[in-house]
Amino acid sequence: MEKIDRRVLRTRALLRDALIALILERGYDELTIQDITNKADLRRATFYLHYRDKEELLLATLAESFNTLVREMESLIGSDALAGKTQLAAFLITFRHAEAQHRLYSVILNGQSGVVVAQHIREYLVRLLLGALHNTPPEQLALPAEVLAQYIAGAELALLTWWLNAGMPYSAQQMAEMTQRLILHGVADVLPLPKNTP
Amino acid sequence: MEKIDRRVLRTRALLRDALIALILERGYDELTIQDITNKADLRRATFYLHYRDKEELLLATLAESFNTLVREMESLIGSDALAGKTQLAAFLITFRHAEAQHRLYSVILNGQSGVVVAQHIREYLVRLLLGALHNTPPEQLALPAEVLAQYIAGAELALLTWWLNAGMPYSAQQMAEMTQRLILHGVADVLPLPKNTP
DNA sequence: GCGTTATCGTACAAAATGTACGTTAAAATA
DNA sequence: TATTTTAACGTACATTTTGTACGATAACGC
Repeated sequence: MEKIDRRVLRTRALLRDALIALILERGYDELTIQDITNKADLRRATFYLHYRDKEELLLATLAESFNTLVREMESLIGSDALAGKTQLAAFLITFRHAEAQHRLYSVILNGQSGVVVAQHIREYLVRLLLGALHNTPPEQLALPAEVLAQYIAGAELALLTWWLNAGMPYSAQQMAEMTQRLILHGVADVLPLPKNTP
Repeated sequence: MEKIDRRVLRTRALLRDALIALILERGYDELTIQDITNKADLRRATFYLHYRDKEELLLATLAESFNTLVREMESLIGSDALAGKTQLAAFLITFRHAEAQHRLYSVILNGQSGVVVAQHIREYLVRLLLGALHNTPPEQLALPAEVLAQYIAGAELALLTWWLNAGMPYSAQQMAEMTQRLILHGVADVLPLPKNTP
């Protein structure tokens, strides 16, 4: 653990806070580096001592917020990876996390941001899922692990994104339950479908 | 049907082709309007006679390519919306369509593009699905139609995006089948799971 | 053929970017 | 506390891209 100059930490925190405040005010795309450093009360040149561009700052900011979720998730998975209760808990953690920072995340996931943060989040989820799937031998899987991971991550993120954009019309608990139900059993027992499935 | 000056059609086609060629060469983000008009052998000022910015051109270009898919899909749905065979065909159409233009789509969906085209595509899919679901009375649905549509669209797009980025390691047919299976029945019968589902 | 108008050719102002460098002041260290 | 280190300031400058303007030219529709 290297020691970092307090001034550096302070500057980065100011930039992070300014970015979040401005994203909520005007959306990510509109912002210039000048805007951000103005809000943070720093010189524009100072920005370049820390980040190459707007995107790098955004990703660093997101990574910070995301680390909380990662830690919770990993301590949870430590117990027993694929049990039904654990799954529900994992979904619930995710929805609660997004709820707590919904103003930021709804802008980000929305794709208002030029940067595709959702992609990064999806990649993290996929890695997490592949790790969990790695414990079970591949011959027990009827489909490739990669496909399963992409499916689960994609479905969850789609529901999460919609939920935020729609103004969170259901509770995090309800969303977690619906998400688990759909990912586990699909739409077959939810829709009145003809039963000619291959 | 208004008649459009042939010069206008020609110019827009040139811009569209230049955009696609340059995206494949260097990625969307790198491009300036000057680059595009250079490639198209047009004046930069001419660009602004047709589109407000890069994004508007991209969306128009995508819409064009997308219309093919839309027409196929709508004629398919005309028959009987939710039958198993129809579902599989719908997935297959989508994967084949993406396959035919995979170089463009893999760049676009990847999120290399600053614009979140995936969002637009998802929105279209959701609208299509909501239309299909509208025929069935809501009290027969165990979950809100909106949630179901978001789930299906999200899962399909996730698998499609992954497939393209991974270099299409399976056939479109295989992908359509896996997608249908997962969306219909989830992961429960694919994973060796404990059976304590709520 | 004749009126219409899309595109050309060129120009200009404004905004944002990326970098440079001496100065100031806060932090780390001894 | 004294000294060294260095982050941030303050300012400047070249470059790139953008958006718009406008008369001239040539292709188009009728």
